Amino acid sequence: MATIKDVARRAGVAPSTVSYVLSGSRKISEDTRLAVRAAVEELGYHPRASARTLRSARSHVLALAVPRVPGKYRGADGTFAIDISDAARGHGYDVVLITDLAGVAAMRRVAGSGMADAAVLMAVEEHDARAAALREMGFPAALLGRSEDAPGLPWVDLDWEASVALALRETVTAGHRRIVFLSSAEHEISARRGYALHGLAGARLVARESTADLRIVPSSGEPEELGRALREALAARPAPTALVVQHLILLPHLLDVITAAGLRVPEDLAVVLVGSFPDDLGGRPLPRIELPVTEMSAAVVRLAVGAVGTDGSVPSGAQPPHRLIAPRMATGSVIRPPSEPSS
Amino acid sequence: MATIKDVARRAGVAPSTVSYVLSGSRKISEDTRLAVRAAVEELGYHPRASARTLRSARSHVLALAVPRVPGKYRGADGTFAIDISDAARGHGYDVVLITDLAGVAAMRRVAGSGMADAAVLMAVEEHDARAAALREMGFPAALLGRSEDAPGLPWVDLDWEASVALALRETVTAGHRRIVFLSSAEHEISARRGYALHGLAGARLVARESTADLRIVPSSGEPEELGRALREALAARPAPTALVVQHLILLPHLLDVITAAGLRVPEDLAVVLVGSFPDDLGGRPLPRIELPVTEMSAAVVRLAVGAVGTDGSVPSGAQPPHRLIAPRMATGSVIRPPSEPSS
DNA sequence: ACAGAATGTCGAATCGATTCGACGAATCGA
DNA sequence: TCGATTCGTCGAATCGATTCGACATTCTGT
Repeated sequence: MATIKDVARRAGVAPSTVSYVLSGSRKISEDTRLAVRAAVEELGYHPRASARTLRSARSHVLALAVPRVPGKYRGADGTFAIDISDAARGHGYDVVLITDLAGVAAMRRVAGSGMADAAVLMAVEEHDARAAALREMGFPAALLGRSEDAPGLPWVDLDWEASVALALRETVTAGHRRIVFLSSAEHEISARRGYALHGLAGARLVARESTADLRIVPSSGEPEELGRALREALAARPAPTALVVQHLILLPHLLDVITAAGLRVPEDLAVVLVGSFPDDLGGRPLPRIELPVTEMSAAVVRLAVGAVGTDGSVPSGAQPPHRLIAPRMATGSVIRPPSEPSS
Repeated sequence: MATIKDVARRAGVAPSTVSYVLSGSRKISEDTRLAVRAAVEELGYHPRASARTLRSARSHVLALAVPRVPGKYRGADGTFAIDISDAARGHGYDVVLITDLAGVAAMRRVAGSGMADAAVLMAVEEHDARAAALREMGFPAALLGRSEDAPGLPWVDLDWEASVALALRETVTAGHRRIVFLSSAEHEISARRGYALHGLAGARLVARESTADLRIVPSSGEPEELGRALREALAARPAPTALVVQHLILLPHLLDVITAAGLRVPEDLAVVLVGSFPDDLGGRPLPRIELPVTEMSAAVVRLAVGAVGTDGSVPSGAQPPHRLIAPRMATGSVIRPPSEPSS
């Protein structure tokens, strides 16, 4: 494996000169530059990451803390991980996965060992011990999702309140008058997950401002329980004509229940998804508010990279940098009006 | 940030002694050991990963090359990534994500920079340029999936031939006489993806040995095309009573087509999945051959870690270490017999 | 009591790249 | 032509942990 010394010897210059050619941080004559570049090429030289990191105190690595609900796995998480890695590469960073169930200990290890320059936390909860630990250690971090418990840390989030509100308003605009909103799972609400709370707030907002009959159903994480709740909501008379869903984990099961109830989608019941992404249903074209994974990933990486070299905090009282992303209906989303006039 | 010198000073010993206490590679007296441990504790000392790596030429990092079919994303991939990371931590390794679309260049970067000790390649294809490049560079690697193109590299794979054969045999045993097998997508077969080819071989095997009427339908990657093929297969008379599916990406769409054809699952049509995992359908209990993600991840990590420090190859002619995992039906899988006697 | 072995700790070299101050040569103005 | 710049390159220190050989001590057996 070639080192900078080998390159220097081959090019007939000092190692420091090679370094300057590669970093461009000092003026080097054209001749020397070419000789060095040729030597680099011939030897297939790559700087050793560890030596570079040791000297410069920059690893050019981001630690990505992946959410771990034991036994559960959200399909979107993998997509986020990939998009975050892509975005990081665009800034010259690599991404190391942190999957330890003991989140705080893992954060300490990351910060202490200097294996990463900053952390990105996915699926942040309200009382997020990891975020708190990072803050306390002064380690740079950016959050995917808001944490009211870690003020001072930069964050990115979809505007879930606006998302649910938009989905409901569009549904009303399409002519629906009796609408069921299936919120996030109850345990997510009681855990005070940001997306669950803000989504609920959006639904309440529309319930107040609109004349349509909007029923909010908190959904369970259990398939049977969810089915029961949905059956009950659909059995109301006059029957609801539209269903807006923020709870996506059990979506296939949900559609089964609808089918079993003898309803066709979208002829008998319009279904609108909030925070979905294209592959969720094998390409089945349901109208939806997209989860802008790529945009969120790019934003959170930008914040994390921007925090590198700082102590990760912000003058108390000041707002940390953040990005609240406005919702958009996915292209091609059309909400079918109710079959029979509903008034 | 505390260094080994700070610890040494605080404990009143030399830095080397601290190192020996931490690594346990030399005998140290009880008194000294305790003093050092106390100093480590008080200072919250963590060894700097870069310094350790520079000196020892071991990064304790595995590079995980994630499959990138532009625009597509398989839900299982994220689960693999997490399980691989967990398994790696069990061996004292971290995992860095390599998501670059230009796979070979990324492998060169990984090998050249010494940022990882070994690579794990997911979704290996027959002519896998990444695997070939790693072999050529003598960089240790392990493959998830077989590559006939990279002999000498250790690999792990589910025995897809046995998996499909098992699913079909169980279906026959349950009493079905007219069975449709939906293979992997045609483009996967023509790309000579291992799982596609081996699955097909398993189907052909059962077709030869069994008296049941088995129809093999190569499935498209396009929802419409897939729907057409399935509709046609189901329209055969006498009608098939069971469907065995290896192609899982468009599964929800598939079930839609079945429902649209007026068939109920499993009353009218038994559906058996091959290479699925529990969350694929939001908990809908279909009989299936599980994709043993955790087992495969543990195995591939073991192989990768075992290859660290070697030149990644094997005496030519000799078999590289590998693991072909036998299929199992998921617990609770029951294949419903056909409603009307089929003979 | 003393040679020799065993035990525990230390000092120094090393891994490979970065970066600062210094130094020789070329260039400039008067 | 000479002193002052400017330009390009070099040498050496440095980042922090590991590890080898050496050096005191203490222990063992006679």
